[in-house]
Amino acid sequence: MDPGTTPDYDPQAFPPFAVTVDIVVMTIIEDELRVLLIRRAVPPFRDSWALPGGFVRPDEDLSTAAVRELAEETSINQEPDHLEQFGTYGHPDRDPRMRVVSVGYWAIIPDLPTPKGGSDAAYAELVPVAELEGGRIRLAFDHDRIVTDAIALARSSLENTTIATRFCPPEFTISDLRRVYEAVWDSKLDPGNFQRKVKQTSEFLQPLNQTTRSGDKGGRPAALWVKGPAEKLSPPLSRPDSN
Amino acid sequence: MDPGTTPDYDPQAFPPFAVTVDIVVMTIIEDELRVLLIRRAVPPFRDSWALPGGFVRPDEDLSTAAVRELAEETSINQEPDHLEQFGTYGHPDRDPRMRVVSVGYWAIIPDLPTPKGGSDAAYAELVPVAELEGGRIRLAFDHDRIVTDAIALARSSLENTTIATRFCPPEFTISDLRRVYEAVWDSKLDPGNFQRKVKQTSEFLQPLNQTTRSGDKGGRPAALWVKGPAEKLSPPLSRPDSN
DNA sequence: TTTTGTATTAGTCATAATGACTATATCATA
DNA sequence: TATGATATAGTCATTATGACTAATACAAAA
Repeated sequence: MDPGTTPDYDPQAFPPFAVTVDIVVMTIIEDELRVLLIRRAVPPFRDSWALPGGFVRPDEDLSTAAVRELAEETSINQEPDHLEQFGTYGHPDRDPRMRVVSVGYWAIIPDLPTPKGGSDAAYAELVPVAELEGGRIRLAFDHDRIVTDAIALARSSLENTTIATRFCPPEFTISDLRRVYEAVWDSKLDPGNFQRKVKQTSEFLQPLNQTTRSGDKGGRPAALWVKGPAEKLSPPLSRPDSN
Repeated sequence: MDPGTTPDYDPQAFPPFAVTVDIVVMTIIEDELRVLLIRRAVPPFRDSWALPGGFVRPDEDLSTAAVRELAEETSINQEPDHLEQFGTYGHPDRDPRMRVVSVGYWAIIPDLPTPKGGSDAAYAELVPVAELEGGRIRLAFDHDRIVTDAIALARSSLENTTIATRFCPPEFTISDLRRVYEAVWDSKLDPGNFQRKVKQTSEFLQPLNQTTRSGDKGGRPAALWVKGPAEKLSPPLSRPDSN
């Protein structure tokens, strides 16, 4: 930004923009990666699905606006475990009413309370990303593009960071973590190799010295772990096919 | 973005923001990574160094504004080889005069013509990033933070993508490419291992079947290469120490 | 109680990639 | 012709990986 570089420019005469935030909230339900969408109540794109979001207030930081809008529009009272800015969208025609620049945030919520739509939103729902990627659900404005970018970031982040733990509750098994990878990447991973990899990456996981009871279908009880301090994975946990 | 979700909201009554772009232009001169800065001619931060940038026009896309401002403020007539959005900065106090949201772009220029400052800018100069990281040069507004983020992105991108070729002229040697890595990462790389790595990554480089003459200090002539179609490096070219 | 099924966890093995290092090739220049 | 410099090829031990087998520990069925 650099208003004021030109000496004879009136700093008050800037072209006014609306600035908004849009939040792509991801969670995993039934081993499926899902995104939180709301049903629009007013034109344009009335009755279409759209991302939760809204205007940034005059004295509010961008990330603060994202947290606030999330709470207002979706009755999510818990703070997201992860909130990361990933892109800004400002094409002149992206909103038919006026010039709007929107900042996209990626949020992860480990175990989402049943969303019902807050005061602002008519209706909120967790939609499987497969519905969006298959083209069976189309979103308002340029939100398809925004979600596509967020999904790409999520898939890439799982390769290079330990962010996958944010999808899990505080205590989890290595198989829980593997199912996060499988849901986000939409591919199966070898359980043994996955276990070896996350264990040899120091600080990724910390042992709890407890085990779960067996699951519904039996099986050996699994050890419980908590997230470790490591943020980066190097070498990365490479995604099948993606080479 | 979602103005209009709330039924009784007046879509014209949005809080007005100024939207700007700031461009972090990187190039390598004398085996040093450098960033293009301009000297501010007016308050606030008069005579301080700042990033080139300016207001987005009412009917202009964000990336278009970045290219335009770059040309206007720095007399760079060539299009940058790479222009990538990397972050948006919107803290309420980041500009003392008004509420400004700025979108940061990372640009790479392989061989920069001598910058002199265009009509808008008093003075433009290519400053070594070591001067900024050492704290010997401080920038106006929150531009230190913006440059720091851009440098982090550049260092990370060299690990995982083939973007380093954008710092090179169309035809280059593997040692030229290695010196790009050494300049951006500020660390020495083994010439033999580097050569093996970039050669075995298919599509990274394409051979030209020509050689250069020896350099100033003699040495065996090097083969010439051009950038290949590959964009991603997997496995990555891992950075020393950074583990 | 024994068997079966299932998931977790450990281990094997061939292959690939890496870091550190040595050797050779090919030029300019002393 | 010798020397210095750089590019390029090759060696070798170590580590990481993918594919696979085996052992472990539970629930539930027989």
